[in-house]
Amino acid sequence: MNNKDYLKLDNQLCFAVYTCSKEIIRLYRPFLDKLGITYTHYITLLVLWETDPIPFKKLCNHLYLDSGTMTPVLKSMEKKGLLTRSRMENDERQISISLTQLGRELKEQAATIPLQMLCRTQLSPEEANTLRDTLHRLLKQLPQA
Amino acid sequence: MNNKDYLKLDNQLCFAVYTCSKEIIRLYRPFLDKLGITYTHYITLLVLWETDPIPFKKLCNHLYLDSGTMTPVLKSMEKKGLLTRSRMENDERQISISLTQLGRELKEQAATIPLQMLCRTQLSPEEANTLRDTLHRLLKQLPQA
DNA sequence: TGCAATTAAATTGTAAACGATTTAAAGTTA
DNA sequence: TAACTTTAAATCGTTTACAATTTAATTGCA
Repeated sequence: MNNKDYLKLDNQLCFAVYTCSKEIIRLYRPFLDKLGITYTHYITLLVLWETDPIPFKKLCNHLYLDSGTMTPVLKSMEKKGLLTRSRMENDERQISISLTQLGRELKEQAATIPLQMLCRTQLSPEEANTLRDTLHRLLKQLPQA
Repeated sequence: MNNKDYLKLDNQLCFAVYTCSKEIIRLYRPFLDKLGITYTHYITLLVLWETDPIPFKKLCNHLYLDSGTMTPVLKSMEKKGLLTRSRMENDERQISISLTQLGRELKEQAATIPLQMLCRTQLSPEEANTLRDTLHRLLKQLPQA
């Protein structure tokens, strides 16, 4: 690559990732609107559908989001009746997040979303898996600090 | 893939893209802090360093950002003295964006960022290019609506 | 035990990000 | 030419996102 091309927008890996992220999340909207939730709510529920209850900090780590982001998100989800937040008995600093019945029931309605979204990416399941694995590998090898 | 695995967080392509995007942008911070700009300012400058002046709408299209996002971004960059915004003579609805001398000069200071960032991804140039091209292809084939 | 250090979540301030609406200019047509 | 439509950017409201700080609980240790 020519030296002067390094600053071209279309050569930036980050911009490609960043734009794909936003555009894919935009495609979730019609599906998530039906459930009355946002993408952030959705990924929060994905974690909780796997692990319920879960400590606040663990949830944040899974989602790569910090307390400044998650505290208001979880409060709004609590307000919607999707989950409850409670202090842990053995350590009053920690918060435990649990799904409500409503939060658990949403899982059924969400069950068809992943395949419909895969369809919208126009990728074969194999291509999607390969790309996802590449990104996971990249994520792992990024410097933490 | 087992049917019940579709809703697992780690199987979601979107979440992998979304998380990579945020983590890579976080790695830009030390570099951009030195220039006193944000990542959004940076990609705006990347476009302007290639095309100057440029119509507002064209800039938005390049960046996949809408007027609601870009109007305040460009106003803040104007305030910093990086660019100027002016109505077009032949069509008073349109805004033309031009770099200032300061905005042009930043390009030199930014010249080393892309290679330093590539280094931080721990990817070979070939791997990075392949991944970027895959994402561009995906972006192109996503439904517009 | 008592106090410093650490840890966890909340809070604060700033900057995106985007859908929906508004305002104003330009184009279209009856 | 006047009314309607379209287009462009700005504005508004809501939700993320994160760095930095604060508050409160716990842990370590002198």
